[in-house]
Amino acid sequence: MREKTERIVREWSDSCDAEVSIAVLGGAWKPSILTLLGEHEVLRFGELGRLLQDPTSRVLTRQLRELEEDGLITRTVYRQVPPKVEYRLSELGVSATPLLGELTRWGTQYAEQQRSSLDRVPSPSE
Amino acid sequence: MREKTERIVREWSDSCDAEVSIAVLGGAWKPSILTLLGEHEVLRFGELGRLLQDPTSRVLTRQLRELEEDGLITRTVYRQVPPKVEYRLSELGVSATPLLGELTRWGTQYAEQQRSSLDRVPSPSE
DNA sequence: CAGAATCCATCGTGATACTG
DNA sequence: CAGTATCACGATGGATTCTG
Repeated sequence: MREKTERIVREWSDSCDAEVSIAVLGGAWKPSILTLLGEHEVLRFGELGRLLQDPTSRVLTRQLRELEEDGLITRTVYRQVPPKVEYRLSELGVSATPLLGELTRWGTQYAEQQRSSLDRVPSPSE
Repeated sequence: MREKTERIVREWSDSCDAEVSIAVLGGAWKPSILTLLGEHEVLRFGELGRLLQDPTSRVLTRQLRELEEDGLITRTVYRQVPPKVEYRLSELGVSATPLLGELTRWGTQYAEQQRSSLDRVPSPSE
């Protein structure tokens, strides 16, 4: 577990564990990464980068490491030249896919509703 | 909508709308606030503060304003002395309660599993 | 009571350049 | 190919003080 995740797991042990989920799943690219790994089973670092439309490698690396630390994905290194690293969902990661689906569903519904509001009221307060 | 939320709604319109959900629900106290409002129907500013174990009023105010901007809660001001402000879930807020439930369920399960791992391995790498 | 104003430390994201 | 190192910057959370 990441330090941040562990802190939240420890401190908020009582009510609102939703914070835990958000701490683990929240972060640029993370939902997309998990969704892609759910669809493709296994992806290499470069493949992920292309599918995500090129986040900087530093950022992608960080997101992947955090997901690994939190136990959602596994990282397999093939010691060869050029290097090859494969990522896939762990059991824990698989267990999160229904939740990701719900997040996506509600987010989509929310976005559509808000977009239609934007259309009806182009400039909010004039 | 908040500017941040709107940006995400616009830019990520295609895949991963899970980011939208996280943008709206994520943030210190927000899941707790929504859960409490779901349970109590209506709460005043001070009541929320006490139930949340006293975040600073500045932070609580910000979280509430953001939730209001994003359309999840409503704010009712009674112009009287001393002032009285009531918060409750909007329809959109109510629509998010099942999702919050899922977030809480997965978070709880995750936290329990990680805690038991912590017990089995007190110091991770020695 | 329900905040607003000010200030500050930290974090997350990203750009850029370099490497085994 | 799959990173690491360094730097910069805005956003976020919070402490403190003040107010209609």
